[in-house]
Amino acid sequence: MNVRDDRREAALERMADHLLVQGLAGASLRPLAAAAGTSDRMLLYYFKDKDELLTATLGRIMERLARLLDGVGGGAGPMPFTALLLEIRAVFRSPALQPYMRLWIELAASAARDEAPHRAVAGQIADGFLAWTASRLQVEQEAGRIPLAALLLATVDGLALLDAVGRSAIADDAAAALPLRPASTARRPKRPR
Amino acid sequence: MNVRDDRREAALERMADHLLVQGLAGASLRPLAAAAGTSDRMLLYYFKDKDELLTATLGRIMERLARLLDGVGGGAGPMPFTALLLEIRAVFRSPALQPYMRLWIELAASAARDEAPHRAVAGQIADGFLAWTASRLQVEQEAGRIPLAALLLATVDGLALLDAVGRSAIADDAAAALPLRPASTARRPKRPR
DNA sequence: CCTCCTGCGTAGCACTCGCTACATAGCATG
DNA sequence: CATGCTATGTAGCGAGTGCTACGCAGGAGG
Repeated sequence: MNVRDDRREAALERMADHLLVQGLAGASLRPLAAAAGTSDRMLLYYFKDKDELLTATLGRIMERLARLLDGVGGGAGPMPFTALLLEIRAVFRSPALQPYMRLWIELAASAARDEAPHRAVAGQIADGFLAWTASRLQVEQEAGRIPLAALLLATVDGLALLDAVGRSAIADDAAAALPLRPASTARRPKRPR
Repeated sequence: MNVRDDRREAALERMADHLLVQGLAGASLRPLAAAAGTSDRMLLYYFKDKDELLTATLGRIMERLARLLDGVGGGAGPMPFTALLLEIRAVFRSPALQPYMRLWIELAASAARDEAPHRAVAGQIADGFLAWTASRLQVEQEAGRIPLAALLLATVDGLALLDAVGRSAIADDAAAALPLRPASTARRPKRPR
């Protein structure tokens, strides 16, 4: 009965592996089918569309990432801004998590242009990251938690982007300039123009 | 004699326009040729390769960006970290400069995977950004100029990435959390201040 | 006048893309 | 046994990809 669902499930796992290694460039039907040990014909039998297929596969990857992140800084409890940031950066530079970061950047680039499904998925990922970051962050006033987590997220992403273009040296410099603790946010100055 | 070079030059300009609008996805020969008012055949006559063509076009785009940035914060002299960051972010969100940011992210994503020519070009762009940022930054100790500029660059990129995935709200939150002035960098062991 | 190089158009190759039409083998149910 | 559904293979379409082969016009040099 669920012969079909079982096979679909198996294909999903293998395709997630494949996407993580090959990136969105390897996301055409025939290579994906080869990686899943089936044919493009069958993929479109399991999924109605390439879009549906891709969304499902990216969703699977998100689940994996969430599970992996659960193990990070788990015992340590909440950490202050800079310490948490450096830890996250270190984690995402490890071979196990690097593919996720690369895929995330690819997804962001593609989200900046087309509409579905990348934009939606990418947005969800950002939200997930933010929530996860906020939950690990040690903060003085609770009101500043989300903004501070957002800043942390942005900074991590920026560092990853510099890594991606082969300028880890710049990223390291940037990490060295991190404030030991982020000034309390208060209100922001108006910009000149 | 320069008939060829003139035409090549003209094609370069038109292709730069095209790339900025369409992104790397529009970077195949026939669309580029159409944008340049010629044929793919001719593009490969002007340039030996698609790689050479792309590198040249991206180079042209970099020159344009550099010229555009010269006009930014020109009269204002050096600015402190947060003010400069907010100004740069505002500038890159303007319609005129947004395409550059999007292309930059696309370039970074592609650089994270393939080798030439994107990786090389993307690296140069990062270096250029860093130098430009450093030149506008007002710092307390000269030694901290490069690291602080690097941090600013990373943060701007991170904010842009969040914008790209349609999470400008998160980016705005992050901007609100920026320290009014960045703690002096020093070394990182204990907590000063 | 004849030849040769420059500039360029036409056609095409061999490939990949997402997707579909068609056929079929096996099994379940009437 | 007949019917019909499930699962899957084969083949192909129409569009796009980078790139090349070939040939033709026209002007420059002999």
